[in-house]
Amino acid sequence: MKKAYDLQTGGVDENDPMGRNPLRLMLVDDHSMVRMGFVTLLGTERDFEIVAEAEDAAQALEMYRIHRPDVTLMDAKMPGESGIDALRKIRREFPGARVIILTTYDFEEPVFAAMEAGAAGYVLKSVKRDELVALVRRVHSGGRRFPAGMAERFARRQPREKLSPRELETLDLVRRGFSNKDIGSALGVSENTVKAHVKSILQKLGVGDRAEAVAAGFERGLFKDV
Amino acid sequence: MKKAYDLQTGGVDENDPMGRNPLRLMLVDDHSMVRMGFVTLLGTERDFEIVAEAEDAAQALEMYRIHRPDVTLMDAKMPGESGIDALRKIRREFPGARVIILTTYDFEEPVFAAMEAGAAGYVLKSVKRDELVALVRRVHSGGRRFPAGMAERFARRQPREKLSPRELETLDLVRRGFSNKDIGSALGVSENTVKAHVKSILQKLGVGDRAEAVAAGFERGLFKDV
DNA sequence: CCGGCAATTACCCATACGGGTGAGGGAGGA
DNA sequence: TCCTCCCTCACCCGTATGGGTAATTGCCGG
Repeated sequence: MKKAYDLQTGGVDENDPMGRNPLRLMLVDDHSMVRMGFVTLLGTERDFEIVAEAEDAAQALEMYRIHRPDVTLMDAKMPGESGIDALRKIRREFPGARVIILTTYDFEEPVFAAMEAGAAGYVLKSVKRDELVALVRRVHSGGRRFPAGMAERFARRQPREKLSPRELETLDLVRRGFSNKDIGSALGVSENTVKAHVKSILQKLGVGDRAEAVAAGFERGLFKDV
Repeated sequence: MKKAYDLQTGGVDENDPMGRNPLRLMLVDDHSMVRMGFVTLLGTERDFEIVAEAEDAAQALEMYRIHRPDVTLMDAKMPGESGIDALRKIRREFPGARVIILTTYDFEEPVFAAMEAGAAGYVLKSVKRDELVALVRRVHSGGRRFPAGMAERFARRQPREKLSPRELETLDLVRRGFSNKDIGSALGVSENTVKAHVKSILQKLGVGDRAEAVAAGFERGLFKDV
């Protein structure tokens, strides 16, 4: 049942009477509803052609390999690997890939992550049709676009320190109400080690205690679920 | 620019050759993309008619008053008031309103909130077309549907204690990294009072420390923003 | 009118927490 | 190869935290 479906790639020339190449799109979103919205939204553009759809990160990479779309519209939040993860993988294989990340809310962290991962754009799903169409064209011709002010904030941000894998694990247990000692038991290390990790977490996140760290974790999307 | 648009309500009979009444639908979602997906998805059903759309809670109520749809599809998460809030308001005015809540993730709390608010159904946006159509019909004919097991869990749950306004205020400061003393200063009460509130919060949320309380707050949507 | 709950405050106490400091081993990039 | 970062661990210390218990005031609803 879980199968990305390919759309016909024939009949291109009918949509391209002036001899220009069609703009080949791929959609990645776990909600068929949203994909359908995009198809309806973008299908009206004569020179747009949706050549592939995918509903998770793995499919996205697979489909990208097969179809090599000009522009990819990728949902940021998907079950399992995120859209950003998929973006990274795609661009590792295809450094020229042009991917627009779509999201529901514009928290700062995911925008930065998308920028770092090489996204060509980042827009809210509430974007209006015309704006989206314009963005797709802009991206196709090599442009980039991110929420207002983000580029500047990205430039002059203090290199937001990333939590190490171990720290993320620790933070995940912190939000579950584990004490340092219990985290130590869970991870098989000493309480002192955990305290060191927690201290590092607080410092890196720029927060004062574990409660605020948990809030920061939620706000920055540091937890796998949620 | 921010305007819900009405669709024509004329021509009903053409869609209703057997003399049955059409099933009149309203869509509420802040993403035009998603609404468009629904239109495409549901538009194929001969006897479905989308009579109104809204992109936030206020519009939803307004549109409901005007169009009185048979079934409403409502996004749970919208900027400002949530879909659950809108649902409550609609059902306060129209106790017979049949509303299906749509959401991205199925945390327990919002499902319960939807049930309590009188939703007729609760489904993930990843729902397949046929299933959604079936659900709409089912709801129209008086049925209800919630995620598997939720009804039972709802029944046998210990009446999840609600946080008092003061406790919510306190929790909000806790997640900002305030100490009990600082919260006291901020709220103009003694540290002892804050400690009493925090104790009550921990008890009501069933958590062990303030970090977990913050996590619970995020998961249950207790914070205004986010 | 009375019971219940929210809000307030107080006190004791054991412990968890966070800051400061230092240090060793191992992996990986310059 | 050297340097850096991650992971590990340790000790000290002052304070914040959370559990227990109890009391007062004020409002709302039965």
